[in-house]
Amino acid sequence: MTSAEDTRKKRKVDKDLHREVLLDATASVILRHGVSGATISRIQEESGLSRGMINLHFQSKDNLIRELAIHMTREYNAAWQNFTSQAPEEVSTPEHAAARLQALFETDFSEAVLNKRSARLTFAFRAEPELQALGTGYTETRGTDLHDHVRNCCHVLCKACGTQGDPEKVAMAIMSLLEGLWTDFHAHPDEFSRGNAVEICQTTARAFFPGYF
Amino acid sequence: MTSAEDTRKKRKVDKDLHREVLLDATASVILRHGVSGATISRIQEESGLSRGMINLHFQSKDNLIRELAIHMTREYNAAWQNFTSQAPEEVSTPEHAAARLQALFETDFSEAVLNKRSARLTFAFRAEPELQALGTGYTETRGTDLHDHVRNCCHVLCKACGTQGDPEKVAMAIMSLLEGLWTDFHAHPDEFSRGNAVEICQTTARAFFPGYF
DNA sequence: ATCGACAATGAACGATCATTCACTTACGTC
DNA sequence: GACGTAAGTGAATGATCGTTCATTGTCGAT
Repeated sequence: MTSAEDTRKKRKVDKDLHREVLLDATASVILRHGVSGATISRIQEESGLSRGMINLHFQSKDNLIRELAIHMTREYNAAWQNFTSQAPEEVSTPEHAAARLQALFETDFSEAVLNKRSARLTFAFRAEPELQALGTGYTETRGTDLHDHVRNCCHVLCKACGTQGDPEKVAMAIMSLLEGLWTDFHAHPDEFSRGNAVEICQTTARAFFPGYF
Repeated sequence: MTSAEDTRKKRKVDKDLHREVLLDATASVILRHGVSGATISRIQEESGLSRGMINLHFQSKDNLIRELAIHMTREYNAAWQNFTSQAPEEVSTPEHAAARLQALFETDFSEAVLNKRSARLTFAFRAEPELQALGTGYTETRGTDLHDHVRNCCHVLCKACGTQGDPEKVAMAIMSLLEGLWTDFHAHPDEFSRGNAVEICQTTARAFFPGYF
């Protein structure tokens, strides 16, 4: 082990630390002032780092914001993976599918996944045409693993319950329901009840799949 | 009739015309560049009017954007009133309640109410902390006439169907479903199917209220 | 024809923006 | 301890921001 590599490693850690500090500061600034109010001066003040740091690590301010969007995508995916590790892997039986959906409901409204910061930033990024065109997936509903998973569960449960409706439409309804409740949280974070949100999802699932919720 | 008053009236019309042109131009600019990219220069270019016009009619750029938010609230309310005039007034019978909900579904996804412009602007305004604090109602879901109306319909239909779930939660589910489908439109306006969206709502309503959808 | 009233104009202004880059600091290597 | 390398710094820069205001244009009243 050459100490040259150690140095490079330590330096790497320092760089990444500053990167993270900048990303965190940017998130805080957007939280308070929106994307339009996220200026270098404010990010500098919030982070306590020097002015030139932003361009040093992120080339440009726009790139910093774009990387923040990507960073949050990773965080969401991590939360999602955490969820998948807790619930049963397979959805072949309706009981398992129901348990997976139930776990999804609870995860999607947990403090770790849905909070003022994540909601504000999600909606802030969605509103920016450039970031939307980027398609980081963070703001996506369709075409995600999450969507595929819900679809699988709905197919299994519809078959088991003899539900007459199109499973695809049922899945889309559940996905949209989650989206809509997120929107409600974003609009009224202090009045929002996580427990009530989960119960609303359960009530809906019970209507679609009697006997499993 | 004094011609002095006529003049004042004609001038008034010209003023309002310019106001409207500016509001429309601002909407177009936000559509393309977001709120953060809505600059006086761009609005001037889009409108074809002179630079000083904005401050003349709206005092400040921020005020122009705020008035645009209010303007769009009025437009949404107009569409909503149009909807109420078509469906039966009363919701005392489950059939009427079902018809009202059905009319709501179709209205909420009609071109007049939901289009690229309205969706983009809604999400743009929702993302701005200042405009959100303003509470124009345009971006609101809770505490609106719309919400109250859906709640009434759900209470009537739940009672008629003997639905076991809490009517309040059912109402919230339907409101959130609409919100979530709007979000889907916003994310994928070109892939979105209005007919499919209505059917998803119907599928959900059928699950909650068997026999009425 | 002249005037008053008000809308409209756009050059000019100071503030603030993102970005640059010459310079300093930190640290392992030799 | 001198050197090389890379990170960190912040004053300076030019571009662009929103706003102002002296000036011009318009039109009915007199």
